[in-house]
Amino acid sequence: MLRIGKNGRSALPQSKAEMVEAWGRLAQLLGVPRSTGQIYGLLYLSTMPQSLADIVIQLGISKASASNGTRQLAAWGAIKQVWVQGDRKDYFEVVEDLAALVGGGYRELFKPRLESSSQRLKSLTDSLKEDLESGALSREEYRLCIKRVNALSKLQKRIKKLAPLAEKLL
Amino acid sequence: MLRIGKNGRSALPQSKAEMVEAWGRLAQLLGVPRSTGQIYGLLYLSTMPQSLADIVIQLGISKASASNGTRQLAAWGAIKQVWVQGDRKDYFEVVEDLAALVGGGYRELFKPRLESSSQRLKSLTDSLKEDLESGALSREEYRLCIKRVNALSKLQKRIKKLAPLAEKLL
DNA sequence: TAGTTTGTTCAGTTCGTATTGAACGAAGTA
DNA sequence: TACTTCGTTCAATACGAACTGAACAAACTA
Repeated sequence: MLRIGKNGRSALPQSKAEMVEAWGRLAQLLGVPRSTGQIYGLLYLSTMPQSLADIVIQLGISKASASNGTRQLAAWGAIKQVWVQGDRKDYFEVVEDLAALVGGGYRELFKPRLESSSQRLKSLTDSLKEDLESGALSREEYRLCIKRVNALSKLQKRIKKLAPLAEKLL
Repeated sequence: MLRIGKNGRSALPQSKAEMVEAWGRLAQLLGVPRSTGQIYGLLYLSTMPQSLADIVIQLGISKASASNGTRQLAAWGAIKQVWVQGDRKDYFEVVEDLAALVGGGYRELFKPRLESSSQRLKSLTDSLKEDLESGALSREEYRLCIKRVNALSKLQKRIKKLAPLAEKLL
């Protein structure tokens, strides 16, 4: 049973409101929709599974946002659907294991970028050769550029090694 | 001496164009203005220090963006000003040490967020107590919420430990 | 002094994207 | 069949932040 405040939005307890805001901010920081983060924040402090409608009311967001957000979070393994027997609604609850969230975020957000960066660096050395042959770069410039690109490759490889380690430690 | 293409923008060599785009994307990903990243990308493959005007021409951005971007990058220690004698212009070049860039980004972007998250978690436990006393949360709900907030605190502490380590390894 | 050349600041615009309302489909109920 | 109840999809809007042009300040030049 939810207490409903003025303007149709639910009146969240202080703590839940703070959690919702914090996760909303974090989501934005990571480049995912704020509403998606808010949903996770809400579910994180919810003892009972919440339906789409529950989420819509408590957060004051649209059904569309709630639908997209829950789907995205479920795809990352951060939340899961639970079925309440005799009820057609979808209910959602947080996946207790925080490692699932970290791992999901890593796989879905960071890993793909790391991969594509490898390709870019490869393509870059090719372009440098072409620029040298076409005369766009002097031999001297070329040497410096190659040196710097190599430094980037090295950094990139270190990150690639560190990432799975970090994922395991968290 | 720069070759100038149609529409007044400079015609960058392929390799520089790719580098500019790559850093532009990365910047966006990290939540900093694209143009700021582009500036770094341009300087990263420039053998000679570049003036504000040089940057404006080669990237086709406004003087304002270039001014803000260079200032930000310099504050992070990613680029530095070099003075060319007999010339009033500011010239910029990349700081060769990539660790400076990583360290700067860590200090300026990540560390502050980590700090504020500590405060938020603290405030959150207070709010939970209040919600319990005000009856907004049952004792049962309260127990679960505290448990989950503690899990978050633990994760946050691990990140805090890992961050400086990672910074050193990169 | 008046006139350049440079970098910064600021108010207004532009642009990307999160969000929304409404239409739709699917799956149930009577 | 006609009528709910849910969830998704899609075109349009709203919102924020990056970007810009123009006004400005500072430092030099003649």
